[in-house]
Amino acid sequence: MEAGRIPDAGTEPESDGAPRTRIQEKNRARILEAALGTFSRFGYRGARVDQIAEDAGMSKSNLLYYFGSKSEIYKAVLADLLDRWLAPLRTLDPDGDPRKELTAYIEQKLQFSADYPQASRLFANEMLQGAPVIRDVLAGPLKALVDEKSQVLRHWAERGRIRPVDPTHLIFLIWATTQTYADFAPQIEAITGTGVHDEAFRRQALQALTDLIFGGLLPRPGSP
Amino acid sequence: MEAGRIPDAGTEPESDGAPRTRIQEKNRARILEAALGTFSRFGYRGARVDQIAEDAGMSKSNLLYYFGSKSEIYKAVLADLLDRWLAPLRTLDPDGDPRKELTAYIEQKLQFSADYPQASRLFANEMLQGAPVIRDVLAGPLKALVDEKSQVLRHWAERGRIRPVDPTHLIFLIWATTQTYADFAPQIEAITGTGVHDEAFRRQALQALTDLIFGGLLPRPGSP
Amino acid sequence: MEAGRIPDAGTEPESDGAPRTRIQEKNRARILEAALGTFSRFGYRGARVDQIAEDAGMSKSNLLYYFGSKSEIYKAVLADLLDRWLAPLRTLDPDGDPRKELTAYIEQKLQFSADYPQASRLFANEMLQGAPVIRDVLAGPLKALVDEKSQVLRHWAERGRIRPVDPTHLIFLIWATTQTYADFAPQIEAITGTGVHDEAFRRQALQALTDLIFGGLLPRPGSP
Amino acid sequence: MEAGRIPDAGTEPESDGAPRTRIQEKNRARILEAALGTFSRFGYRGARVDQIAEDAGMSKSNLLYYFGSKSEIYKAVLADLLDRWLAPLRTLDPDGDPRKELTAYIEQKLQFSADYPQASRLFANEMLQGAPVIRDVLAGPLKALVDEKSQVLRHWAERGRIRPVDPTHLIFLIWATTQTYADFAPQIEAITGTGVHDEAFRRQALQALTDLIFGGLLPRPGSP
DNA sequence: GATGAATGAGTATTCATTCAT
DNA sequence: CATGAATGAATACTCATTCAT
Repeated sequence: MEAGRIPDAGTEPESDGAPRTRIQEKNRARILEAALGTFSRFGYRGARVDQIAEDAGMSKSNLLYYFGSKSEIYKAVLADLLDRWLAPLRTLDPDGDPRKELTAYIEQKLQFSADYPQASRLFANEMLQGAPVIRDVLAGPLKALVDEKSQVLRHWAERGRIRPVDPTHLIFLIWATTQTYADFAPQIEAITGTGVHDEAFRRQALQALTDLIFGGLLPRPGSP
Repeated sequence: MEAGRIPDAGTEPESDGAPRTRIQEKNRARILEAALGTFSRFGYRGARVDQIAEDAGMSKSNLLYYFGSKSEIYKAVLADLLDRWLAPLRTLDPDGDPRKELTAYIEQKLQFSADYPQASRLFANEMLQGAPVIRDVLAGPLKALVDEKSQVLRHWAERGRIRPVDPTHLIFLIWATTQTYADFAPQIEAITGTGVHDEAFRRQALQALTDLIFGGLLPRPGSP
Repeated sequence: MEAGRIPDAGTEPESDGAPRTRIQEKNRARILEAALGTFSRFGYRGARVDQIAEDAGMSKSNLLYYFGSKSEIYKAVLADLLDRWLAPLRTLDPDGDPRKELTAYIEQKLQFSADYPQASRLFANEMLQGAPVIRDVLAGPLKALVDEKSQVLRHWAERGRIRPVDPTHLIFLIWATTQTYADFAPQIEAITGTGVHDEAFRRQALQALTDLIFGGLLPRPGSP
Repeated sequence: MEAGRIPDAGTEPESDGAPRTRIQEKNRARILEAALGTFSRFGYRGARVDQIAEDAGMSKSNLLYYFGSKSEIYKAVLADLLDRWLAPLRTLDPDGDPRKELTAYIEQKLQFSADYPQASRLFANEMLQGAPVIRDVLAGPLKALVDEKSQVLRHWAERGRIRPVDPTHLIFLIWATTQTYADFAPQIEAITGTGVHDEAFRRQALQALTDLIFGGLLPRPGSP
């Protein structure tokens, strides 16, 4: 048995169509939020159902009344997350101004890291484990989206609106760089002395990032 | 009780001065390697001592003869890793050519991701957990090193050899971008269809990264 | 590390105020009884949780659902025991007839040894280990009670109702002598050929003891 | 399998005839002394071979070179102890003065408790476990000795030199009362505030005991 | 809906003992 | 004689899950 394998990944239907009362809705939300916190820190295997239940303020039995098993919770949290995760990239408008569009994208990604650092970390954790659950999403919808937006970048480059960089690696760079503020927060904080939650720090990070990504390191003729 | 807390983190001396026989040295090495593999995937809590022992090709009892506890193994693996981790940045030479120096640095970091992806992931995992074990290293030696090298970058900027970018965020960007090829490998592979272990892919990644970091996105006057 | 040290001895509140259902009450009682049997024979370290669970007729897991740890069971058993243990001495009435009072006391202690030999042995075992758990009870409530009753004995001596013997050592003698029938049962049985559970034997022991303690060994003028 | 049963109790030959070098003799002695300390506190099951080895200042492997197993050590310690244990009673001289003889006996027993408290406790521990190892000694040599000395006491009583008390229970009383100072030391110390190791305390105890045993509690005509 | 009771498979660690040197 | 290496059987305790109410 492959230890740590999430059982039945992807086989169960989303079952999101079941009608729910208000109290059910509220409890599910509380569970998902608590689960996000625990899974994001400890990964699937390291997380404990007890802790999730405690954080959600209910008994373990009750929690398992809502989600039949640990892996079901995990998958629900991930599913919940994926949409919000992909949303920013979808907004990249081929007809917009490249600098504005990309700045907005970077800003959204940074904001996501600031607003939902646990979501970012959960995503990272899933990756570190080898993406057992979202592998299909990566190879399907995500790849399709990236391909589409790469075309946009290539299109811009052809028009001379940006330099002809490799679009895929640019996307990787933007992802990595914006997520690092959530995923590697302890490192960031140890070095800068500032929490990622500090508004000023976030503005400064955005400024530095866009400056770097747009301007590059090499001196530009005519610039100071 | 804070669940998942690694007991006595950082209190024990490195104790690397203990004299060891050849067989001890060999077994310790086998254990550390196996432990790296498991911890990097599942984190501290999610890892199982049984699995480490099996991967190391010895009985669990014998493993515990060498390392008294799970947390001792974890700390040993991290300690083992930290030096190699910091090494590349140390080589950044203030008197060298900025482009050459930074290219070499980026290359080394990419190489590290390619050669020791598990080490990279273990580091990421420790971060996601909140860096309970290496917190002190981050705030101490690492911060000191970053401060020193930031000075180098500032110095280069003052001489007009690079644009005056924020040095700290530049370092974060390089770290994040190079590590992502190890830490988010499933994503990279799903999107590019190529393994990170592919030599051609790595060259392409290095090319794309340096091009981006040095040249930036905005068109440069006089360039095609 | 002091091996065999019972963790957190005495730090937790009695917590006997927690409301309990009937089934809880019943199971706790079964566990405590089984634990008494095992701890009294093998001491804290020598006892096995498995065995306690088996003797209590439940799974080990279920046992640990009621008492979180071995040491918790041990402390609960001891606490349960201490009251019954001290009760007889408390009944010693200063205004009663010394001979009647002391005879009654000795009889109660012998009865306790006969009825709860395991409790007596558990107490002995705790002593042999150095009384890690009940040390505070000894120095506090027990000492106070002994001091009080010593006064009673001294008072009786002053009135000429008993000879002026050392009250503390008299109490030690009574304790030791009555408990020995439980604690050293194998010896008693090997030598007398009779079980301590034999009613006739117990009457004979009480007779012999009181005769000795009141009359002493030396011949009394006027007695046969 | 009866847990806690000492394997092969009594089946192996004493094997004390093997010729030994000086260093062997010394090491055996060190082991036995260390074992006495550990077994007396924790009983057979609760004792740890590691701890005995550490206390004896040698490696566990070396210890097991001298005594093949834990139970062998245990039996050797007990055997070592039994002779010294029985010796005092053997000295009781039928032709001596009862008061002198018994006082000397009580004194010797108290002295034993003071000099070898661990031996006393080990004996107690063996009893609490049900005397699995020395059961035969109890029913054989010990019973014989007690029977013999009971005759002496009866003989004295017939001559009117002591009151006609039950000799067996008298012996039990003397045993229990003298051993309690070693076995229940924590209790004694908590109540009296004095260590059993205090010379003055021991004299006082002897005085109180003999006074009680010989004189009894009831007032004697003609005494103050 | 919700909870307490119960459990079997796991999980880290200990321990007596054996083996090789 | 003595020790380091190795192990299998414990051993205390955890954890996801099921069951009864």
